[in-house]
Amino acid sequence: MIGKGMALKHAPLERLMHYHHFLSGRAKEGGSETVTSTEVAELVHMDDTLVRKDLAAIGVRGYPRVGFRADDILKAIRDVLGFDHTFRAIIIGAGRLGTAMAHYQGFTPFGVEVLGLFDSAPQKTGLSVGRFQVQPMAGLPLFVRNRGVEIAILTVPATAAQEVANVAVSAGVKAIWDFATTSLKVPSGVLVRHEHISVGIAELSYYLSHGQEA
Amino acid sequence: MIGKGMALKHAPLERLMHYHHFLSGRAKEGGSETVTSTEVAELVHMDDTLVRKDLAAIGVRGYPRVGFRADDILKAIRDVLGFDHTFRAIIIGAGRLGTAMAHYQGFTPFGVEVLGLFDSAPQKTGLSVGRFQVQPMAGLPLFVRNRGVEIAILTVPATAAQEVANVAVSAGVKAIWDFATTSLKVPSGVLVRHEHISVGIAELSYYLSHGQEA
DNA sequence: TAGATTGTTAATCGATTAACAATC
DNA sequence: TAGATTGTTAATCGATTAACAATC
Repeated sequence: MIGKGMALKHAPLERLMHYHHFLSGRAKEGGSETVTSTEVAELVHMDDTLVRKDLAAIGVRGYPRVGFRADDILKAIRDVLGFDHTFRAIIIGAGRLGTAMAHYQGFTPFGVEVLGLFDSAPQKTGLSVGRFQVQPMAGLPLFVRNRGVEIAILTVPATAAQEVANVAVSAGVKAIWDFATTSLKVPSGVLVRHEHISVGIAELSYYLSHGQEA
Repeated sequence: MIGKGMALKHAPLERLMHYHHFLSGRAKEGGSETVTSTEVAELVHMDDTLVRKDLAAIGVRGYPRVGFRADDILKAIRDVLGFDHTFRAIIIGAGRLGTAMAHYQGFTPFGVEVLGLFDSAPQKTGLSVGRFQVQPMAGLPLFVRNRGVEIAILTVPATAAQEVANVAVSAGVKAIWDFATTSLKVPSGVLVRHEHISVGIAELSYYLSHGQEA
């Protein structure tokens, strides 16, 4: 059972997302309303006991001889991960990646709502990017406070990342999603999630160097 | 010691990248030529024994009372991960994300060289994107074979991902770096690395829902 | 009921940490 | 030499898997 302060680690969290992805796909296709742990396990290439453990951990109960209701699983995952809350976000950095993010439609199903796009370059202020107009950094603190922004998505160059993060944090942002290749220093209580593209490169490169015979 | 078929798991690989990142940063700043395992450990918030284990595993030897030569570590990591080979890649999907990728400068230090950009939309053929001209999918198989392309970077919509992956694989690509939210089916022997943005969202959302008191 | 599947306890496995001898 | 740091063996910890009783 998940208590308030309970810490779901990265790996189980990733598994839950995996279950969620497959089950919501299945639901769309009008599959059966119940699944067994074995079915889920096969879907995601895992042991069925681990599936049951994960589901037990988030409070889903199954029915012997029947399995689990797919809806129960989806609901429990959405509850635990907070997808039915709405969290407000801003994107900082209106470069190519920031622009791609500003157009991305995939946040809303997970309850993340992007409210604004900021950039430090004066010549970008006012430009239209998707449904946003680029705002200057000077307006950020007020915007964050007034709109209750909790997440800053950083798509700035590595050299600017720390400075921008500082501004965002002192404005009251609670989590930073960093796409730059740096390590940010933030006060405790602020989450930094690093999207380290270089780890992806490393994995590909390592596999191509050694892994192919495996 | 790392043998030919040795399988470095995801976690150690991520740690090696972490060491690499810090040590190459340190080198640029003209820091000391040696580091102790304790220093590295502090840098990346880990136990010093684990650092020594990781380094031993990739064949780096240290000097009692002195530490490790930073260069030795960097070289060993680059060797093991294959950064000094050159792997040829193409980007498939010239949308906003593909465009951002096409402009990205960060691949070369890790030995990944992007050679071309492809898109299935006829009206995009010939467009200039950074140093590339968008090529039609029809030309992909020949291009992959002639240029020895090993990596396909997929920045296409989820609905197109499987089909595009099939084309790339049958053309001879050995690894797929997938930025779409799907699960690809590929023949064994082909690596798929998924860059699942939704796991990032999940982590942020989970933390904002529960984690803050921790 | 018999049988399939859950839920849970016990066993295993692997990864991390602690302890300490070897080394320079 | 004394002392700092490596390298490695042993202990611990946590996560995964196996076994099986409980349930419908």
